[in-house]
Amino acid sequence: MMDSPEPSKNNNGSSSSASTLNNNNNNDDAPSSESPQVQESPFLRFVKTLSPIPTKASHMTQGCVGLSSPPLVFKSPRISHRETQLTKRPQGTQSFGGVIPQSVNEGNRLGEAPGDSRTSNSHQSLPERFINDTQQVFDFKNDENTQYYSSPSCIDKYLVDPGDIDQMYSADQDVQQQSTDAAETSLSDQTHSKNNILNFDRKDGPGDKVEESLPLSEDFNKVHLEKAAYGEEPEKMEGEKNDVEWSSQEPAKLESILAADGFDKRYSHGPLPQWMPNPLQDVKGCEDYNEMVPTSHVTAENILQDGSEATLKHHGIRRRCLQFGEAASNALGRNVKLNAASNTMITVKPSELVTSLCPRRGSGNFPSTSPKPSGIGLHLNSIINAIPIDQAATTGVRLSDSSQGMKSTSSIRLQRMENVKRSILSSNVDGRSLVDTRTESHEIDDTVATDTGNSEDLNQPPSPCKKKKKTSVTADDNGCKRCNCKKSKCLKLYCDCFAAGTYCTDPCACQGCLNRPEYVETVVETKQQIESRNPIAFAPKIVQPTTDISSHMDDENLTTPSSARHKRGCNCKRSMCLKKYCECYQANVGCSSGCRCEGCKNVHGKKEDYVAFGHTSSKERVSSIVEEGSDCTFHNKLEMVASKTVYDLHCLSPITPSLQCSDQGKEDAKSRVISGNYLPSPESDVNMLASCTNYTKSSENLHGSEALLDTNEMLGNTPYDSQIECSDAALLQLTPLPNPEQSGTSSFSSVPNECAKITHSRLSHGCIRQLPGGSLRWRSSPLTPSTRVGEAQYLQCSESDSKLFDILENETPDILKEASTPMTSVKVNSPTQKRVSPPQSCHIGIGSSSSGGLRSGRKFILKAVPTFPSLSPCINSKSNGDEDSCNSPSKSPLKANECPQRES
DNA sequence: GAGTTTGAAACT
DNA sequence: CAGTTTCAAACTC
Repeated sequence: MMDSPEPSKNNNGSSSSASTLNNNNNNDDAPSSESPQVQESPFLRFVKTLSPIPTKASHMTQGCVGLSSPPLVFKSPRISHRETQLTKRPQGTQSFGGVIPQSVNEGNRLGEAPGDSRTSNSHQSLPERFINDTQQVFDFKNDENTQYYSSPSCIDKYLVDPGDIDQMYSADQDVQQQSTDAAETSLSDQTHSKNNILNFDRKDGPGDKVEESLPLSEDFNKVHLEKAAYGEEPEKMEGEKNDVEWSSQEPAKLESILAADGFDKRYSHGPLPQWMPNPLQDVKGCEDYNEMVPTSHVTAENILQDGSEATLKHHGIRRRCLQFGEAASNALGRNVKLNAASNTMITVKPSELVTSLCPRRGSGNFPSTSPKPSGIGLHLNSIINAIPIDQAATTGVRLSDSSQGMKSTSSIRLQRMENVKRSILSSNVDGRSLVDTRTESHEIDDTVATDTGNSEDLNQPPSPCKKKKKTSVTADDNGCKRCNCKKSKCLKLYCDCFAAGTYCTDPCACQGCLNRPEYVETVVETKQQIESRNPIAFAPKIVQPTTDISSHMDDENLTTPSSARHKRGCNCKRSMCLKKYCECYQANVGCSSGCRCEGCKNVHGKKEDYVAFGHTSSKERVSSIVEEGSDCTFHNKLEMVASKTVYDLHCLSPITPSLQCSDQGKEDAKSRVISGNYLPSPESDVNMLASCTNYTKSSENLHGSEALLDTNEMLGNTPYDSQIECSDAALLQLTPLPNPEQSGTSSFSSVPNECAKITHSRLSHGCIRQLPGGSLRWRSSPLTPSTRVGEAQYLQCSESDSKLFDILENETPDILKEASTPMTSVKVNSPTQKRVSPPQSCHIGIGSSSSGGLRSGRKFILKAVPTFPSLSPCINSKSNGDEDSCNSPSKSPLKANECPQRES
């Protein structure tokens, strides 16, 4: 309910944003000089928006405004990494004024979009979005921002997506520019897609796919969401354009969803919705966004308009939602709302989006974005379904192909999309939804019917799984899985469907299945029981600590699960992680230190390599990314930023590293992780909140102790961003900061100041970054919000690079992720951790949290440099270069420590 | 399709 | 926390 109004607001905001957009457009045009980097335009827009927007952004905005000039600041709110991403680039560009070449994207966008207004709007919307988001974030920070962040999946997705999306957009734009036709088509596609989507939603709403799976715990919510998602999906199904668009859209959708979810759930207030709209407007830049948003809105609207349809749409999603418990929970609240009111536009949940996306992908036609497992937070199930790397690549191709005009672009987009999706979807998407959609079409109907009433109502409780015994294979052609449970009644994690938070569908060959909408209560209870035992049980198993996707999207794109990791890690002894027995392998992710596998030969990445290699690679990536600039996904950016920051820090001062060092209790990390995971997990939003609160607590603890991030899992598994955010939010809340918001604002406010202190900020950033884990902690711990901000500041201040700035925004999450990933060893972090008042707020600024922490009076633990010195390969991975130049041994040591630790 | 292998989940 | 059992998927034939 809350959301529904908000969305409208958002829409309204969009209008306002439109004005901003105009400005942005202008800005964009100017900066557009650098077509290659689309970002600038957005950035400029963003900046412009900021300046004007301030009013909007309550706390944050102000800070932002102040920052506006220092665009990045807002990033601090990471919240919207996506936003930030979108905004970031623009901001970065703006902040730097014409400096940033990122404008390329802008230029592309601006110039490209025949409907410049639209595109520009969309872009502009980004800034606005950003502002809004930031505002929202800040607003909610106190309460829900944390949550917002908390929802790891959402966050991650959001974060990831944005970057990717941005990139994609940029790429798309570029392509478009290259070929006006393509651009036109794209635009038209977008518009069409939007329209189509809307139409589809209305039309297809239920689509065949819908049925597939219902969210377990969140059944209702999920259902609703799913419905919405399905509505979208069908669209794709309907037309190739749609497909293409989808590819583009999906990311946007995902983002929107994520945003919606995160925002909705957390905020439910409306900021998100705004976001959504903005993105929609921005569509061009992010076609997906536009589409996504519109779609989401549409779906909601449609729903509103057509209750039945809406329901149907909602149904569509059902299957996914593992985490989605979160989504589900969120959805539940929201969905319920929808059901009740059917009003909430918001209802579209990220999970849904994801699901929808996935399904699309999964659905043959929508290869566009195959949800690759890589996605953070994905359940293995989803992952499994997720397209194999190879497939992913192919999918990208398909998409490109399918997307006629967009071809090359589309392919790129797709890839990026996929990457994003991975990250995003990972949590939510189940391959299933995609896969099953077709087969499940009929199921969908059933579910839809049920959904309409209520998820539960589903009058047609699908007969307990139709035993379509599809051989052993769990996955359908589409890649959707079906379970074949015989004894578990599909109420245990043995059941992929259940584990994924989805209902069993017809394709399932399960026996005595109780994982049906009919048995919602049972399902929910069971879920709760399981969660009581293991809160993370339904959390995505795969997390992307750092998805480099963006930067090297083309290269690795989906294929390389590089960053993604399995939370728990595998325990393979005979399969050598070369068979699907291995969850890591199954998810197309490399093994990490968290794995206890023996003789790991995981083609996606050996555990051993992971530790040593990953970091280095990340550095390299960073460098490359930096060079690449616009394209860098924010993960990459983050990495880069982190690496750079680290380097800078090292160079500038080894200071921060100590921060990282703070070994927050693993517990903290866990809690965080959990929060992230959990939050995302299927459980209700409440849970999310609770988790957030818990996290906050943990964060508090962290403050005290600066709990260390859990090394492996935290890093790899948990969606750092979300975690971090959560923690941050928590921190904010927990922290002395008068108000989280304040903290946020303060952070921002501080940010500007910090900007002045650029060097400091850098240092701090560097410190933060240095600590891959530490950085995370930073954020997670006290700094989180501020860190982001700080990062943004840093960027701004550093001016060094708008890119950096963007990256930073992106980074924060990435950093966190990275840090987290490697972090396992992080704990190791220098024993010499000392509590140090956070470096200047500025530094901390990086970690707004720090600033916040400072404000809060928190103490940051500084690790003794000595500890860092160890340059285990791990070290290299992340901080190498920086360290090298600078002494940042601290980092390296951490890494070194990290690496070993985990495995042990 | 049946049977075996495998590793996660669940249980003790 | 470790060990064992249960379970279902993955795999082989």
